Amino acid sequence: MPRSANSPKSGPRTTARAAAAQDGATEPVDSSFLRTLVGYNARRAALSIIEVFMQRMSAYDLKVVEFSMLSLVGHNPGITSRQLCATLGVLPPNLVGLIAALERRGLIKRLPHPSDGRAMGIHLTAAGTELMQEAEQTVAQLEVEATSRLTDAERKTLIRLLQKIY
Amino acid sequence: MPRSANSPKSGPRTTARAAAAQDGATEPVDSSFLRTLVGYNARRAALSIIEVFMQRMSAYDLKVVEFSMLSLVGHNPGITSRQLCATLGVLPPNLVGLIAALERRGLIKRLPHPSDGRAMGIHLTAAGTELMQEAEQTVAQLEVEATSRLTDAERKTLIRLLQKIY
DNA sequence: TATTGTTATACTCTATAACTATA
DNA sequence: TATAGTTATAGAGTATAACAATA
Repeated sequence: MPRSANSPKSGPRTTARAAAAQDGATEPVDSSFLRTLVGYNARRAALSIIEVFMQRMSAYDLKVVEFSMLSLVGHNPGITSRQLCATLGVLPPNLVGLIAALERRGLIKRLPHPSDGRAMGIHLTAAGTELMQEAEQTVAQLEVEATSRLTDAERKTLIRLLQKIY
Repeated sequence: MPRSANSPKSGPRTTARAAAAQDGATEPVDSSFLRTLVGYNARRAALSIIEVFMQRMSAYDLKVVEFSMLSLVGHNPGITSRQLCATLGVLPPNLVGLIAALERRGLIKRLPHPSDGRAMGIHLTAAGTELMQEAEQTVAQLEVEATSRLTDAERKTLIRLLQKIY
């Protein structure tokens, strides 16, 4: 049975992908060309951080995209599915199940949209608010650890340069 | 029928993911918390560049991972599957089909490993070498365009900081 | 006519178990 | 016993078409 990123309270554990990348105590490989590419380095760095992210969020039984959804709902009460899709780059049919799961868990609730009868406004429940207060603190702490080899100034510079790209 | 990332000569076209992220000419969304996270920004930047990457590589009928494989084989003649897996973070069972496809297209060939009877050394064919000379030039050009809002110094700094993370 | 949210569905990517041949 | 490569397969992620309700 494959490891579920959602299994609650499963302690820190490396992903199979990371394992595949680490076993290689074999011959060194020249990846100098790939390392000259911003895209390659950005992807490697993102995967490295997201791996830790998944480990820590498993304590809350949250996938990365679920954390992002809850964070956006928390900071944008009444946000619609359509806006979540646009912000997260998720297609509408694929968001349906994610929203349903969070609603079943009692973390979000959907209310009729005040001005658009087609849409539903999404809000955090009290339980969702409580969960996210802890989860966002955990994530902020995780960020510090994941970028511990950077100074504060470097970290700010890095974020500024990344945002200039997208 | 879904769009194949491999359909040759398909011209530049936006991905559905990017489309989902752009339609939103609607209400602005506050994503200030997510934007403080290195992981979030690195993922967004990587996706932004990889989208252009996919468009350009479709001219060579190459997926991102296939380009990476060919580049590594080109710079490491005789590299084994195991080494490719470790360097790219791909699990062995998932590499089998990728190697078979590139071999069928006559871009790589596999020769018995000189010192390990279990392994096969992977090499570029003449056709593979020719293709990669063009493809790597295209990628280098693409990188310049994708990071056109960065100065040369910023680009170097960005790569250095990203590599400090992973 | 266009948009929100939805169902159904298909393709791709990623992961695990288990096998073989060789070390 | 361990490792390289492979097969089969399951699960997660991502994509398109088409529909009902509302704008």
